[in-house]
Amino acid sequence: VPELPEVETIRRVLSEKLPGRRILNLQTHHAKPLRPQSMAEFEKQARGQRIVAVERRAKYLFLRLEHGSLLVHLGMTGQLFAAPVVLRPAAGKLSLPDQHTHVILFLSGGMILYFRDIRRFGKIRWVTDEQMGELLQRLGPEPLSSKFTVEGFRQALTRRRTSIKALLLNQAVVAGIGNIYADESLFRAGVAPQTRGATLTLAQISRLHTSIRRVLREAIRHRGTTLSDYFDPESRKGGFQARLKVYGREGEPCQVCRTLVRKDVTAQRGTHWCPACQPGPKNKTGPRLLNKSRNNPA
DNA sequence: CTCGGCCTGCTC
DNA sequence: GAGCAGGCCGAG
Repeated sequence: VPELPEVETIRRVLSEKLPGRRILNLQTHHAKPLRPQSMAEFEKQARGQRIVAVERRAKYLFLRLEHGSLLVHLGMTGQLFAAPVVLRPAAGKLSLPDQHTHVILFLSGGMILYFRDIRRFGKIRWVTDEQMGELLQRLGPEPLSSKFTVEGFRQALTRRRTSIKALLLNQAVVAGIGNIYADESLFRAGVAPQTRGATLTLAQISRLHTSIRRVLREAIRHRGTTLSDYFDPESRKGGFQARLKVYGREGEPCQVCRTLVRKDVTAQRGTHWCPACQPGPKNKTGPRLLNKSRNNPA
């Protein structure tokens, strides 16, 4: 589920609620999300510690503790819910905990934090600062930071034979983009998803760089995209789904040129795009324009 | 680099 | 019942 905008939304909510609270007690109900750490080790390391800050890098969340951090990755269906003890059974429509709630943290000040993950692709475990550093080191630049430059992006794409879609999903190229925002960025930049990295022009790379940043910022402003499973820690939905231009819109007319939005598979992922607005190697035809906003489908 | 696997639940 | 889903990792 959650890509950078959703994880950032979660971070912002949690950073209002968690810092300063102590993990008074905790329960682990399923071993898989903790692996390779054991349930006992996780509980031992986290119990009694105070939460200092909540940070994000790419799609990873960190609850920084006095010693080390709780590393959280939400995978496809992971969720974090924070609820006051009194309201416990009424955290949204869910009655928590349920059979998909794998970790529960009982915090000081009468708050409970739940980690829930239906498909169990997500992770939560305690890491040292050193382990955290190693993990983060393998990630490419944060797209919304000044470390993400057109020049650096260009260098990461040259000589690459794979599709730009695969490269955008590669967290070492740029960190935090997932399937939704890859498709939306490519549409807004007017670049076909199948285009090989090495064949992109500087103009295309530059447009993509801008589109990525614009889309992510706009999605954060709208608190992320809720297609089905994504809710923030207060059980609120995101609002960006209404602003998606191609993702999930296969068969609908393109909002720019009325060509039907197509869905196929690129980089082993469902890929949504407008063949007219995103001319590629196979279709050199440009978009059939309704108005004159050629360079700016967004 | 591409593919299958990891999981459950929902839609066709 | 098959196929698909917002992610990632390891095998070949």
